[in-house]
Amino acid sequence: MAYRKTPAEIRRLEVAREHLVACATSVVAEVGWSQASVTAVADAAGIAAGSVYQHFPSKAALAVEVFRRAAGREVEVLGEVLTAPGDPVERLSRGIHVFARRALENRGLAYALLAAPAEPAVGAERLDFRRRYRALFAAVVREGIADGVLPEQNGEITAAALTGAIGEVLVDPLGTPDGTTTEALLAELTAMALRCAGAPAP
Amino acid sequence: MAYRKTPAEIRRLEVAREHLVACATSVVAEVGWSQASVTAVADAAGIAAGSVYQHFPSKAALAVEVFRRAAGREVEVLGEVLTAPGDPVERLSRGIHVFARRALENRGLAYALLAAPAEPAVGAERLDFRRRYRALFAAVVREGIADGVLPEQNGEITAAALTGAIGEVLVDPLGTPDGTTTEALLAELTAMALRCAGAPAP
DNA sequence: GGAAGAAGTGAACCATCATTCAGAGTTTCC
DNA sequence: GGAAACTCTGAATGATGGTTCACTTCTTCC
Repeated sequence: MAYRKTPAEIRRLEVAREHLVACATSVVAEVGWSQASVTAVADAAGIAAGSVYQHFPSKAALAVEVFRRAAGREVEVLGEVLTAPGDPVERLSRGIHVFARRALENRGLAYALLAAPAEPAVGAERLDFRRRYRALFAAVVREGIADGVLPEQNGEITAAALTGAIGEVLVDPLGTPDGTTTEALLAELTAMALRCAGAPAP
Repeated sequence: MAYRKTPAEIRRLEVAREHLVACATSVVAEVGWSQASVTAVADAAGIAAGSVYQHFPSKAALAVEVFRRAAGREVEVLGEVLTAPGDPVERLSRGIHVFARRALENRGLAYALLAAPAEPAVGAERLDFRRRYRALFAAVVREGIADGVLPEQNGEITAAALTGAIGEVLVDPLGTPDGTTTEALLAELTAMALRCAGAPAP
């Protein structure tokens, strides 16, 4: 027994790993998955390319971790808003607002999570992510139907439409063009979402 | 002057090129852009890899051609339906139906056009393609507003939502799950689209 | 028939990265 | 201090896949 990791050393490694994940996330948000080479990520984190493999068995594993962290945060935030107590329509409205606002505030990341070209492993995660998003929206829509404040409909389809719609609006240069402010865009998006779910006009 | 392409020879080359584009389209629809290597495409067309370069200067150029052809057909068909004479709401309904039905009938191709990971050159084409789709839907929505059959709204956002929604529904295994038939799915999609645009319930 | 020129072939070439590894530098503990 | 065990480095390795090119095969036209 001549060497055993001391708690401080374990901590140092954990911190290094966190730092790597954080830097990788930034790189992905900035240049997308396809441009985020191991070298680029390692450079951003200030370590050698080879050192990445001390923390992750492969580039794909790192990419999946980056995706899961970021996507997990988003799902969590949206989940809290959508499952809060209160009127389903009101919650839906807030949920769209939060979803879209967060995406607009970190567009690069939103694009990476929702649509950017990525390796298959990330693509699989993305399907799961979208499914979770959909499930959250669908649950609220179904509640609205049960409460009689939304018309009869297939909640899954409406939910898919909502995620698709927001994604589409964010993906290409439509977000903040000529005159439209972020607030106006958010208001329009929310209005569209409520119509889409069949909520009566205010 | 010892050699000059005879009309028949020119025709033969054109046919070969068409055949190559057609085969490439099939390969892309089946396995996606990322798996459609030059070799795979050449094999499908029954020619050698090197021969591809007699018709296109690069793989990217061939990919762009494949995309443009397929996307162009879709835009054309949708355009015809949406700009036909008649009630805007009715046209919108038909447009969604046609868009979605065609996508469902050739899901691989729809996925390739709308969402599948692809090289940057194709990505740029895709943005353009989506923009054209949006413009078509947006025009009808604006007409509906002008006619007083749709409520005031940002037509671009509604249009983006419609394309995003259909894309989302098609992309992952939600299209034809357990019990849902294609017809039921189309009906639900259309209903959702009309609600989204704010058309009064039938 | 045969010379000139084009199309077609497919193995070799080359660029790009992810991944590995031998060696240098650190940390632990006697 | 020093041996053992670990982390870190970055150049070498290897795989993938687009592109090239010397060569063969086919067309044209005298």
